[in-house]
Amino acid sequence: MDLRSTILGLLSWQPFSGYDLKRIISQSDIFYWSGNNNQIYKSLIELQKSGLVNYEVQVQEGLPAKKVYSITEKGRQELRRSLLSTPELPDLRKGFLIQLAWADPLTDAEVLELLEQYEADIANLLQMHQAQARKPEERPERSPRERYLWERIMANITSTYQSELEWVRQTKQEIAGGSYRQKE
Amino acid sequence: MDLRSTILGLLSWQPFSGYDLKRIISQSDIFYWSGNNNQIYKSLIELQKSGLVNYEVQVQEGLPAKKVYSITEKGRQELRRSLLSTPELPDLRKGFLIQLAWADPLTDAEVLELLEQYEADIANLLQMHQAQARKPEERPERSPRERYLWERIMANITSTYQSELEWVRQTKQEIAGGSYRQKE
DNA sequence: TTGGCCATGTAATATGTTACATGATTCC
DNA sequence: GGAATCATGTAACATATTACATGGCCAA
Repeated sequence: MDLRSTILGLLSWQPFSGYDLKRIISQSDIFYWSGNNNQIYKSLIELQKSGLVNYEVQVQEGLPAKKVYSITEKGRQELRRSLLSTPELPDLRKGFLIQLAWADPLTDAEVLELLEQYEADIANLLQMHQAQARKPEERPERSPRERYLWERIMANITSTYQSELEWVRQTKQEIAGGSYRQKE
Repeated sequence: MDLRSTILGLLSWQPFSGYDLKRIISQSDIFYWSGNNNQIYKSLIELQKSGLVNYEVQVQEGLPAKKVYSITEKGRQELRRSLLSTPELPDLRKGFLIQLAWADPLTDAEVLELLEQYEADIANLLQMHQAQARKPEERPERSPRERYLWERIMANITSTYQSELEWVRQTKQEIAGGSYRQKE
C-alpha cells in the first residue's frame, strides 16, 4: 500500500483535512508511515490533480482555515481497483533480529540487557495498541462486516506483538539459564 | 538497522564480495532489503572510505575479478557500538491490513478471495523460510550461543508467519460462515 | 541462441523523513 | 512567557528500488 491509496481509503470513510490525515496516520499502528509526514500534503495535491479527490476550504474563527478533502467517484473506482489487486505480502522489518544476529562479541549480560529492553519496548507497544483498540470511535463501522474486519485488524496487530513478547521471554530465560550450552 | 551496519555484521562473520552480500541479503528473511539492491556497492565504497572495511581484488580465470571485502578493527568497534545501541522496534508493514480496512464496498466473495490468496502467499513464505532454516551452512556458528541465537532468530520469523496464518484462517472461516452478522 | 550466473558499477526515479517557516490561540 | 494545538506548505536530505550498461562463460 502506498500513501496515496491509504489516503483514498481514509477519505472513502469520511472527509478529512490534511492535518486530520496526518494525525490519524501518525497515531495508527495499521497505517505505518512515520509521524510528521508532510508528504501527505504533496500526495493530496497529486490526488486532486488526478481528479481522485476534491476539497472545500472551511474558514474557522480563531483557527486557521482548512482544506477539507473528499473522495470523488473516480477516486472510489481507483480505490476499488487497488483493493482488489493481489494482496500485499507483509514487510517485516525487525532490526532487532539483525542486532542479535551479530551479537557474538557481546557478553551474556549485554545480550540479556538488550533482550530486557526489547521486552519492555514491545510490552509498551502492545499496551498502547490495546488502548487504541478500545476506542471504537476512531474507526469506521458502516456495516457489521466492516466492524468485524476492523476488530480482526486490531486482533492481528495484538497477536503479532504478543507472539513477539513470548518469543523474547523464552529467549531471555534460556540465555539467563545458560541452557543453550547443553544444546548439543 | 541500516544497510551499512548490516553489511558490517556480515563481514564480521567472514569476508564477502559485493555480489555475495547482495545474494545473501536478497535471499534472507532477516535482512529485509529488496533483491537487486545495488546500493550495496555504494555502501561498500562509503564503508571503505571511512576505514571500516578494506578489500582485496581476486582475479579468477573464466570469471570476472571480484573485490573481497573484510572488516577492519575500526569496523568491529563501530559494529559493536551499533549492537549495543538501544534495540530497534519492529517495523510491521502489513499492507494487506490496509486493504482489508477499506474493503467495505467489496462483496463477501471478493473479500474471501483476497483472504484465500493471502493465506496461500503466507503459507508459501513460511515454507520458503523453513527450507532456508534447514540450511545451517548459511549462517554463522562460531559459538554455542551464536548457534542458539540464530535458531531463535529463525524461530521468530517462523512464529510470526504461523500466527499470521492462524489469523487469516480464522478470519476466513468467520466470514465464510457469516458469523460476524450475529456478533451483536 | 537465449537465458542464467558471475561481477561491478552508474543513473534515474520514487519514497520517506526531518527540519524549517508562518501565525493565531489556548492552556499552564 | 513558553509550550501545545491547529493548519498548510517548502526544502533538504536519506534511503530504496528499478533500469541500464558491460562482458565472458556455460548449459538447454
